[in-house]
Amino acid sequence: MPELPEVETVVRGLRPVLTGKTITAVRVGPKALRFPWPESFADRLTGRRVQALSRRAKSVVIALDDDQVWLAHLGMTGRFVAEAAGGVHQPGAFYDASPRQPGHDHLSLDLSGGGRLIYNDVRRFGYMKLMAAADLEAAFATLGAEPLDPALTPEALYDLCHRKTMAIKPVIMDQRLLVGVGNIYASEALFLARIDPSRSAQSMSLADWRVLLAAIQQVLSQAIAAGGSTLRDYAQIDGQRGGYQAHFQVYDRAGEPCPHCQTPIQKRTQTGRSTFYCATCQT
DNA sequence: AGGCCTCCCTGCGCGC
DNA sequence: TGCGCGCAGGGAGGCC
Repeated sequence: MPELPEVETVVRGLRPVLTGKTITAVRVGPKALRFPWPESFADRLTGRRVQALSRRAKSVVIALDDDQVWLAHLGMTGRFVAEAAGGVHQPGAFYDASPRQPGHDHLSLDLSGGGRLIYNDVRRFGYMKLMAAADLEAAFATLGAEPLDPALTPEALYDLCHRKTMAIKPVIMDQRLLVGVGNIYASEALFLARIDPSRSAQSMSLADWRVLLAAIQQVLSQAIAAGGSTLRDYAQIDGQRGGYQAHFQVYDRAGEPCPHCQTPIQKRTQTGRSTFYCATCQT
């Protein structure tokens, strides 16, 4: 599920819950996530104080007080659920407000002050890593640019991509080139930029990249401001769900009229993922 | 090497 | 109603 805006929303929500807290107890469930749990995961977290939280690509990065870094990737269905002392749900932090299924809780942390943090993941495509802070750079070495980094230029993306025959949509979802853009925001950004998702990356001029990067940045920024997108069960919510799904122009809107020209939105498959677009507006 | 496909896992909605 | 199929926001590995 979570793309950059959702992970950013999670990090911002977790920050006040975790920062400065000591992890007093850790319970790890019997099932592995995408990868086996890190060696001695519970022991290595227990007693640690959380110093800071940040995001890199679609990963949550949690810095601990012993120069270890806990890295959490939420996969498709991973979610953190925070409970304040007394079991009251801590609102406002999470992109997926559908009722959590406790049978899919895989990790529970007790925090100083009486709070609790739970990791829940139905499909178990998420994963956790625990490493020395010094190894973080190497762990992220294959990741591409952060789309909201002010230092990122259209020229850099043009240079990386202007020989690629692959279609532009899978290119902007390739985390080795540009991070954080997933299936929803790729379709939305290409619609905003009026670029056909099937165009080859090598057909993109520098001017096209200027338009597309600006569109990606606009879509991601607005989605962060809305608290991300919440797709499932968002009718029965606690009022803290993400709100960007209401702004989707094309995603999951096949057959509905294009907001610009009224032509029905098309759906097609690219590299195994659904793409939504307007065949009239996007060229 | 680049690019595409399959698979990991569970749940849900749809059509028959 | 019940069942089987396809599909779901990610990404690694393998194949051509």
